[in-house]
Amino acid sequence: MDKYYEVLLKSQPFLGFSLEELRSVLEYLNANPVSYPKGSTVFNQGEKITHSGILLEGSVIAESVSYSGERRIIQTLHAGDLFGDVLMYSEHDPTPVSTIVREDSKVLLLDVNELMEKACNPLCRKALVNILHGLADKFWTLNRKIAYLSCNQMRSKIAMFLLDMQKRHNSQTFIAEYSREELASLLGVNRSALSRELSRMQKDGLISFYKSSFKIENLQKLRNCL
Amino acid sequence: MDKYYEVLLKSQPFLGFSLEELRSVLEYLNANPVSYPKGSTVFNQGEKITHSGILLEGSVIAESVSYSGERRIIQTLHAGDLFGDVLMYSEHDPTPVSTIVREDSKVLLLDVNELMEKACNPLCRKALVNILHGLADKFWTLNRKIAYLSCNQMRSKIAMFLLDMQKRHNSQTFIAEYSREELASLLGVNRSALSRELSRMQKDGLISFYKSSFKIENLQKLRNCL
DNA sequence: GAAACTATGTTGCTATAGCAACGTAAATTC
DNA sequence: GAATTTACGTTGCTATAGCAACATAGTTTC
Repeated sequence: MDKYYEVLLKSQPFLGFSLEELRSVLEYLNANPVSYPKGSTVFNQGEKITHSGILLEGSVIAESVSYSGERRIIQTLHAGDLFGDVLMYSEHDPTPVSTIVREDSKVLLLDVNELMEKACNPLCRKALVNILHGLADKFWTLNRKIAYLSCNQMRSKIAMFLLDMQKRHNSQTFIAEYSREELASLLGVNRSALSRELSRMQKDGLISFYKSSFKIENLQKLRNCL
Repeated sequence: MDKYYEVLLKSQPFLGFSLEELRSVLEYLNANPVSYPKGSTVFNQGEKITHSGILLEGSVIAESVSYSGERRIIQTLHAGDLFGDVLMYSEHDPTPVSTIVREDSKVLLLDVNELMEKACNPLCRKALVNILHGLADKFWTLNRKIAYLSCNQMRSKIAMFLLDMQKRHNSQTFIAEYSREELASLLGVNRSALSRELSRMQKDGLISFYKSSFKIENLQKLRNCL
């Protein structure tokens, strides 16, 4: 267990915990790592979820199977990532997502209902609050994505994204943490069409860029794209 | 206060509460209705949110002002609706949303942090769990919306929506709770273009419809649209 | 350092969906 | 019940963005 403390301290539920607090709450919850061999599943589409998981080591992906039987990868999880937190609470539908183990992995299973039952314990409350924050953050991420997708001009999508980045980095020069392909996916557009529009915006003096480094050349004009 | 019990029992935080439980928890939390005159705001864009609100009577809308200064209505709230629940938890950013009072309104303010502090009380826990469920539901609503928006063929969007409805109603015949305008907005398309594509799908024998009543005529073909 | 691969930029073609404008039926108002 | 409004369907025009195919530069592999 000890070898995973570092990962856990960086995971959403235990942000801000001291090592002592972490030890204490894990003992109190009687939480232990579970091994999943490559190819197994942690959650299955259609199941009812009773636990959330924190990936301690290995590799897990979340995917869903569409009506037409096509598989779509929703998320690739990394060590420290919390998954299943949203699933746990939407009891109504069974989960539309499966999590599939890509390499032998260790997962810490958290029963969030138990956490709630034990909320008299301040550490459990602290973890709960952290989980709530995480949920809210995921919510806003989705909201931004919807905002991007809702623009029906590509230039608007790009402008919105760039202005978000400017706000986050508090600078008109920044490096976006996305490849072109990923950015295209985030904005819901074709990659080559994205490249074309970026070039146009550069030609129009709105921005300049090289790979993932962007500079906003004319903030006012960029805002007018919205 | 008594006159609002009915509304509160139908609000997300107090679902499944008995009248006695509701009375008890409200007293315990010392929660009272607050009056907001027409034109005032409950939350202001840029503020830090410390409470969530349950609209007891009146009319409130949530809106945000974009970079370009344009106002966009995000949501129209009705009696019993919980708002600000997501906002409360994303401490990082101040809220990007304002809630504006359209008619003289009464709002019950809930300090969810207080609810968490008092989680030793089973009723407070119950309310917290309800709020979590509500959050998760909102999350899934957004997720579906993203799924719709992500299709780049209008027919795919429509098919996905109709298949969702079929699943929910458990029937190939159903009445969608959206007007054309609203449906167009949900799918992120132009209303008239939506009408056109619906007509085409009818001509192609996929569906039939009259206003908001839909019938899936060929399930397999519809699935193939995805 | 040659070869293979990957990420990104460029361009022509074309289908699609936005937009505007109009028609019609139903609902609401007085 | 006439008048107004609202909701929905229809259609032509056109800009836009998807797609495919290719170019190029940078990176990795051996």
